[in-house]
Amino acid sequence: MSKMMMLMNNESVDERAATEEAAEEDGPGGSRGGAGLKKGPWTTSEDAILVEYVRKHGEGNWNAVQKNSGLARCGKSCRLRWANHLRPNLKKGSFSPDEERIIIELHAKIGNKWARMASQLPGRTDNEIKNYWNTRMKRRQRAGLPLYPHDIRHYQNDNSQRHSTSSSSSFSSQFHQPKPNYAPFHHHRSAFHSQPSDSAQIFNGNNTGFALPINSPVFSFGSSSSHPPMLNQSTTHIPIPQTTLPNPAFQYNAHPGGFNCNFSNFNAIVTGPPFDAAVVGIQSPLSHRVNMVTELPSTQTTPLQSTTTPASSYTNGGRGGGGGVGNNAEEFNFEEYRENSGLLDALLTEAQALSRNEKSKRKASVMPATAKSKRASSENEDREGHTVGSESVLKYSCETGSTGDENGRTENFSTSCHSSVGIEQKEEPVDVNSMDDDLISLLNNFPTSMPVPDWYGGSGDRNHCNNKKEKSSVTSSFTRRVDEDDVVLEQDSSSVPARTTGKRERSLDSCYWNNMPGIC
DNA sequence: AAGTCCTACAACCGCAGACCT
DNA sequence: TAGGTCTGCGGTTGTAGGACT
Repeated sequence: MSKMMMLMNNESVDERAATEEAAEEDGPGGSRGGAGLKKGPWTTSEDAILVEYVRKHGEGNWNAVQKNSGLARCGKSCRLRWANHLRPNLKKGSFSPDEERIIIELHAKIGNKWARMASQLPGRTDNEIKNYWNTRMKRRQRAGLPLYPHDIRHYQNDNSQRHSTSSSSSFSSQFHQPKPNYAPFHHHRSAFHSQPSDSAQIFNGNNTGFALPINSPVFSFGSSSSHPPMLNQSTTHIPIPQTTLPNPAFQYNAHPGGFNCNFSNFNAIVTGPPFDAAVVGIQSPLSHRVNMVTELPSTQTTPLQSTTTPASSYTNGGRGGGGGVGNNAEEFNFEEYRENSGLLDALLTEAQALSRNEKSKRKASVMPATAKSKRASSENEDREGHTVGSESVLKYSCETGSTGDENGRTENFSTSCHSSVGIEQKEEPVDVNSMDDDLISLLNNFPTSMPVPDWYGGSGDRNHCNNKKEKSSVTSSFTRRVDEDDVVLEQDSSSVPARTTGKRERSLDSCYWNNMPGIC
């Protein structure tokens, strides 16, 4: 509690609010909703009320806060305030380079899934990450830089297609919707823990160390610097049902380029019907890319869109047709796209139009010589700079085994492949089949639900919150099981207190006061 | 010094899924 | 099974403060 109050007192918003408190409390300054609910910045007293309420009653049932505590805030507001500001273990301050790297790479993989990203960044909130990303995106757009460092842009492209703007659930639904025999799509409930093994690196950083034991889905974020170890607190033995594909191993070693994915020892067991790539939004690599361009979320722009530099910089060649990204690691090889589909011409036109519009909007003053160019140049060596020029190559290998009858689809799966996706890939003709497999393998096995921060869940007294179902993959220990068509994790009963019944169980917001790590 | 622009942050809103009755 | 409620998520907006012109 004292920590909490200290945290609160350190928040600028509360400082600001405190000054307004007297005047605002129920006064004209505090806007109130139609139901007499207050809106706007929270005051310290409101925070205190909320903190006290949560301390007593736990998280969840946010709508009851208003009723029971007299707080004139709607449940959503309370939840938001708690999650983003009041809950323990929140990390304040700017993102570390490692965190930034994680965000970039996660975004490249899962798109605007801020909550999932947040689950990978202890102490960070989805809102924080979202704000960071949006700011970064604008900055890079302004600087004419692609959103992603070259070493991760490929999967960004491929995945971003599935990130819909209009529907927040479209992406996840593709992965979450029950698909009998497509258990790989539900690996988000896998357990994550580190486990050394031989591994191929998907993001070829300077470090690895993360591992995917055969048939053991592993998602582990190791920490080498500022990050507290994540998700390593549980060691889980996970028997993999034969109806599932194993997850790849992911481990983030908090170094630039340290996001590694182990696809080696990848023994896929496919017993289901022929894999339908469309299920996960996979199409041929070419069409996939095209779709990516056209279906990007509003806030997630492609390199084409993300640059306000002349589109021609992508089209005319600076880098000579298909010769790879060349020396400028941030450059985008449009020729590669252009060659792949006639639709790309249209995209080019669109991109150019966008570029022109953007330019006209900003007129000539967009990049005035001095300050802006200074800013722009700093962009080029901004915080992602450490990734530029690295040897990072999206690379993985997979060897899939198969059982059961497999037709064409499985044939691909059973093909041992070693792919290199990234800069180096451009130096070779793209093997469409291989790429398809690679993509499918990656996409199939990328955990679609990240584990939640370690302070969620866990053991402890049960006075607190309504725990949710196992959205969380953290906590003591789990036993993997197949629940119908989904893979879920069950906490060992020995380590988990009985749950309250009759109440919806929650996880992400669940916490134990007795089990909360210290505030950073 | 004043005005403008940009960034970071906080909060709200709408939608969708899960759960309850 | 349908409707209602609760919650989480992602998009968007508002604003304070700093940087820059």
